This record gives sequence, C-alpha cells and structure tokens, in this order.
Amino acid sequence: MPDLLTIGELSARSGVAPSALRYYERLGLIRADRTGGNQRRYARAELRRVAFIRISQQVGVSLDEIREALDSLPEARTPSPQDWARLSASWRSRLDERIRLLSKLRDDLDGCIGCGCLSLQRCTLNNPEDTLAGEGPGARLVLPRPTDDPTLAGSLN
Amino acid sequence: MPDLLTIGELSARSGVAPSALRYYERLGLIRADRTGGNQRRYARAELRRVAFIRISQQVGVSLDEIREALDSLPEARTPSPQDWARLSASWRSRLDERIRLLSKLRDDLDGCIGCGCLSLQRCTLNNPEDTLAGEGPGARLVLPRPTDDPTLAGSLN
DNA sequence: GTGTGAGTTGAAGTGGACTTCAACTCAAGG
DNA sequence: CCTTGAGTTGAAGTCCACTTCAACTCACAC
Repeated sequence: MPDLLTIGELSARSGVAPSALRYYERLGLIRADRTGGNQRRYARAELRRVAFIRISQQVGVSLDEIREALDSLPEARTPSPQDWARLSASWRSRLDERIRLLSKLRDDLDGCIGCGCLSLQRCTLNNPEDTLAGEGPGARLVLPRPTDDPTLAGSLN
Repeated sequence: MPDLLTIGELSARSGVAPSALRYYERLGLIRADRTGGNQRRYARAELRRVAFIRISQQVGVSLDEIREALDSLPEARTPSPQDWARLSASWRSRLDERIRLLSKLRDDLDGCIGCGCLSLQRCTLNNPEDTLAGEGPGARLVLPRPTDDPTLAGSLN
C-alpha cells in the first residue's frame, strides 16, 4: 500500500527538477515522509499535486495562489477526483480571460497592421479594464502598471 | 517641428513609469535628446516605440528580442507605418501559438474536469513538443524544463 | 566493506523587468 | 532670488521561481 517514491522518481515522473520539488515543499505545496536516513519519500498522491501545480502554472497562477488552492483540499482523506475537478474548474475563468485578451490583441494587431498605426495604443493599451496585469506572477503577462492617465489618451502624433 | 516630450509627459502618455523609460533607454530600446541641463527630451516618434514595446510584451516577447526587432528599423528616417506593420506582423505567429496552447490546455482541462483524473499529465504535460517553454522570458509561461522522460509517462496511480 | 549514484542541507546565485534611494541639479512661476 | 516640482545619476533592492554549490550522508549492488 505505501509504495513510496524517491525524489528522483517523482522528478522523473512529473518532469519537475528535484530542486523544484524541494522548493515546492518549502512553500508547502507538497509534502513528503522521511526515511530513517532523512530521505524524502513521496506518496503517489503527490504526483497528482505536482501535476496540478504545473497545470496551474500554465494557466498563469502564482505558486502562492496554487498553495492557497491546495490548502482547500481535505486534509483527512486523499483528495477525490471531484476535489481535483473542483480545483481545476476554478482556474477556468482565468484561462478564458487570458485567451480572450490575447485574442483581442491579435485582432487589434490584425486591424492595425494594415495601416501600421499602432493605434493599439488606443484600442488596447488605453483600456485599463482590459489588461493582463494582476494575473499572478508565475506567468503574468508583463504589464506591471498600466497606471494610465485617461486624460492623456489617444494621441500618438 | 521638434515639439519634444519630457520624461514625465512620455510616461503619462504611454502609461510607462519614468524609471521604466530610463531602463528602456539603458537597454537601447528608446532614445532621447538632452537639454542643456541634461534632461531627456523625447521626439514624438518615441511614443510609437514605447507603444510597440508594450504590445510586444503582451505578446510574450522579451525586452532583448524587442530590442533586436527595433534595431531592424531604419536609422536614417522616421519609421514609416509599413515599418511598424512589418514588426507587428512578425509577432503574429507567436501570438497564434500562445493562443493555441492555452486553448488546448482549456480543452484538455474541460475534458478532464469531468473525471478529475488530471490526466492532463498524459494529454498535455507529457507532450514536450507542445509546451510554452522557450517563448522568450518576458511573459514566458513558466514551465522551465519539461525535461520529461517519456519512458515514465502516463502513470499517475 | 566499499564504491557509487542518489539524497540532504542552508546559503547564495540567476534572470528578467523593473523600482527605490540618496543626493543632487533644472526649469519655471511669483 | 527663491521655492517647488520635475529630472538626473549609479548603486542597490525587489519579486518570482528556481538552480547551484559545497560539504556531507544514505542506500544498495558487488
């Protein structure tokens, strides 16, 4: 029943470097038992946690937020498929939003490429509601501060 | 004809912090003339460069690559609309790729949410061709090393 | 028992994109 | 002239997600 994984095995199976796994553990995202000789041994359930972490990062969620999400899993029992489904679903709207913003950028770019006007300044950048900022930094799309002053908008010339 | 902008004005119009503008200048992304008193004065054309920089960042391009792209602009004359169109168009396939990958992740997530299997491990993560890695670090979607060992794939249980 | 590859730690380093700071100087209105 | 807000510099700091390092210790096949 135990059938525990070493850090090397978990690394190979998850595609995550051992150093990253130790880092995740320090942040409280995963946990490991220890052998008498102080080596980590991972339950197979940890594999699923690591998978969730990597998926979440692709969605653009920071490790900090991933930790919060993982903290919402039941401690008493091994998380059920439904537990994982709930967590995964909770990222869905973020993913949608990211896709929506990138698609909008693409369309704007298409619209502007003909004229080379870069009026994206007007269409996209001066659209503070609409930026990717504040996405959680893991994959945050840069734009750290569209602290725009709307009174100055729209004049590129 | 000159009609130059101070750093504060360029910052307000572009929504980019003065410190970031100085940083861009150090990296050679923009340039400024100087007054007798050593203050920066920007030509209006720099506004377009800054717009291009921010757009490129949203696409997920690093400042380093943006610099390279900007270096390909003609030095002799003020870049024409066509020049800008060419540069913008050059990001198009990256943008498409990002959107494609995120859409795939969304679909996989949808497919897996029903069962909670997180078999994304199988569908998505174990698909080294298909990761967002190596996108240029500005907005790189994390995944720094899907150095997967394919022999170990697909076993979450 | 011994060699070897895998694992341990805390501290420090990396990279990208900036921001902050201290200590000044400039520009412009009154 | 004086004040005040805006601008200048280089150096250092920040944040995130890790990686690297040195100096050991473990686990296991032979």
